[in-house]
Amino acid sequence: MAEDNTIQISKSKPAGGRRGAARARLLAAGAEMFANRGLGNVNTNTIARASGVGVGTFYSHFEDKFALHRELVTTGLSTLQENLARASQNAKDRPLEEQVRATVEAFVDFAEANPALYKVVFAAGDAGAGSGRPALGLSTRAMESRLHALREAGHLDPGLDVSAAARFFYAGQSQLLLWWLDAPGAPSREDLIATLERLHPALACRR
Amino acid sequence: MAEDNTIQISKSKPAGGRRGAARARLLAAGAEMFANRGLGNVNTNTIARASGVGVGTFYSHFEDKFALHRELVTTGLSTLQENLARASQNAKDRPLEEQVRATVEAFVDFAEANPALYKVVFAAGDAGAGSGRPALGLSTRAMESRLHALREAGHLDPGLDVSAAARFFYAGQSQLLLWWLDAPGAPSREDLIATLERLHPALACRR
Amino acid sequence: MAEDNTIQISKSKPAGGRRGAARARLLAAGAEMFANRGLGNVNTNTIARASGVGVGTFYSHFEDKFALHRELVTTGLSTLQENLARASQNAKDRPLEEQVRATVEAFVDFAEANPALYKVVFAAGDAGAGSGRPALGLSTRAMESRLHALREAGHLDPGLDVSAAARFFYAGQSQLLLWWLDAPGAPSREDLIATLERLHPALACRR
Amino acid sequence: MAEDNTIQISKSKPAGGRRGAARARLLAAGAEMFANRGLGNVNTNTIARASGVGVGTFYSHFEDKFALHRELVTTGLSTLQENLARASQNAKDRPLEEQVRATVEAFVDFAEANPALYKVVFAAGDAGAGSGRPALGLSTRAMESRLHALREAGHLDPGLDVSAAARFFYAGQSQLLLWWLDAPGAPSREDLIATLERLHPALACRR
DNA sequence: AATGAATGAGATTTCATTCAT
DNA sequence: TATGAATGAAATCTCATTCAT
Repeated sequence: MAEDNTIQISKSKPAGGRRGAARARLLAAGAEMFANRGLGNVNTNTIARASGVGVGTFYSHFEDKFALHRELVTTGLSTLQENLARASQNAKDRPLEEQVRATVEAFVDFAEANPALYKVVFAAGDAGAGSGRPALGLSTRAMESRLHALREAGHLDPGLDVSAAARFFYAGQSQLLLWWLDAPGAPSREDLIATLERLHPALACRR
Repeated sequence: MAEDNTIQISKSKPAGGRRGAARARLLAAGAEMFANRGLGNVNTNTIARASGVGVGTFYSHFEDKFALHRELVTTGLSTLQENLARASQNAKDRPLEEQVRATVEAFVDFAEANPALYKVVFAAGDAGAGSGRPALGLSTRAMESRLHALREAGHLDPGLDVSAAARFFYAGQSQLLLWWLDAPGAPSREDLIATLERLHPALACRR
Repeated sequence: MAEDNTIQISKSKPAGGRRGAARARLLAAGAEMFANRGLGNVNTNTIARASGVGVGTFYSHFEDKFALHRELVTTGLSTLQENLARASQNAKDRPLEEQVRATVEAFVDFAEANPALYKVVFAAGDAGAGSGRPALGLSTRAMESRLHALREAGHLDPGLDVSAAARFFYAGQSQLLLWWLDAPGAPSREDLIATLERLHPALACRR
Repeated sequence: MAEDNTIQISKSKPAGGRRGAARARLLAAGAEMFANRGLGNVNTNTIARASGVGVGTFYSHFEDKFALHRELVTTGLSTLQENLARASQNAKDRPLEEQVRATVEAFVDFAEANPALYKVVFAAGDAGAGSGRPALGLSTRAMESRLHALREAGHLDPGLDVSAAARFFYAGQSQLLLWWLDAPGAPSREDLIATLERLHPALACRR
């Protein structure tokens, strides 16, 4: 079901010799450290040391730690977005339940395939509401249009605000997985997916 | 509907003379600044100045900025928790739909009554997944037991994992409100509440 | 042998009502804290609290912590000086050995009678060589003149520099006692006195 | 008589390129300032500026000013200890008087060769009697065993406590030199040495 | 007179960033 | 190009001292 989920953190520069390797190591170390300690508790020198390169090398690859962080988030987000789109596309002729399940599974796959990157992407970070840096997030576009289509077809409860429902679901899903990744006695993957599927707005019962 | 929602940030020490006033000003300024800029982009000097007190005064009230932040989160969380409990209690003899609506309304009321404090409480902060500070959060206890009760009564879809569903809903609801508080063209309060109500796990349709 | 050795830290103001009591408490607490932590690791607020008075009260009695410290050192030193003079005077008609023993005993008595004050007086403190505050110390005047008298009488080794010998003895004696006050398995008081007596310059053998 | 007395403050890291140089400058400036003003009246910024390096550089070499101070004391003490041991060794076949003179000379040589370091080592510092930092000091081990040997041979006054006598002498000697280094009209080096020699416990007359 | 909250100057310490090697 | 020592701006924090109550 889950296709190949190995995530290449950076797709842009497909690794030259040493230079590419250093960059990859920086991204990997950064993901690990941001995931464990949070953006504010990690510093460039530490990332460099953990990557086995000099501080100067860090700066030859990234403008600062925020650039590295942004790269991780952007890459993670677009990979995830693509995975969701692909899953959706593959299931587009199957019944609604299965379409929903396919995207939920793609989401869970992504989180399991690279937990560190997942945490970096979804730990809301220090970007307080208006910290300048615009909080990147999963686009709700695709889901909104799906819900709109259902509404047109009369299959969606008219009391639902499409935009709010989409945001609600993505937020709930991503935070739930954040908990799940670290929770020891958490539900099984199967139960988790079943729960998310049932709570998906597209399957909310009409009233 | 919404009872008195004025939130006293600190209930513990109900403001003695000057000392209590200074503390209250620090908490208020802290809430405002953390909400707007995030924990990592605020410093003690700035909070002190914004509160109209000296730096030293800051430190005579709080160990450091994290202590002030923690106090805000703790207070906010427990106030919210109480409000939810009260709403639940008041509605306990009405139909399920109305019970759900009551708690959702209490939640929204809280967010509207003091948006800054709300943002501080629910902006995930810099506490990377495992940064020591254990990502305080709303207790899902109450909601889980409500769902359990419904399950016993055969009114809950058996495919739902109670614990996951509760977390999912609280996460979705709190993040959605975070967006809603700042979004210009967002749905009306009524639509927002209607949507959250319909997506509440207790009302998920049985299948 | 040892007469009454209770030391009144401050002789100047013989305690009025509350005011005198507060002053006495400040001096006592200061002695204790300076002795245990050193001048640089004690602050006025702490002394005040330990004395059971307000910070403001501290400043109504002493200009700053150095003034309190100075008062302790001055008082301790002059009390000691007097004790030595009295012991010397009382023994002035006895043989040299007994005269020496009498002053050594007076010295040890002083240290034992109020160890905290003793430590404050003789812990060289933070007054690095040229820290402004002139390192107060025991006057060697009396001892120097005694040694001079011995020399005149031909009873002192001519190779001894009187001034250096006096300083040497007082330094050795005071530091040795500092160690002795805290050393668990240290020599008995008797052995200590016997040793100091034998090492006194006045009894150095002529060569 | 005095061999080469140039003291390298730090023997451990014999100065790599820039890094070693900065470290050496910090140690030298630190010694000078601690000697003149005392540990409590010197701050890291000042040491850095006096060394011609940035504040940050200070902290990249030493944890704090106490670490720099500790390094000075430790190095000074062990250098002195070695000098004393060497002097003792070289004189071991000569008469007792000459052995004593040799170690006294080594001690004085050390003080004269680097007065600043000497003052740092022997200025009792701010370490109040029990301030945690265990007041490093010259080991009396060597001297105690020499005195023990003399006692076995019946050449030492049995009334002397060996341990007390050793401490007494080192304390007296070191404090006397502290005074001598700065005293303008002090005795000549020769007289000083002669005096210390005569007051050495090993030469105390038997009674 | 006594109190202790408030103050802010100054010391400590961190860390992003530069730049000589 | 890679390195890591050096840097200093900026943040944290302490504590002697003041002053309204």
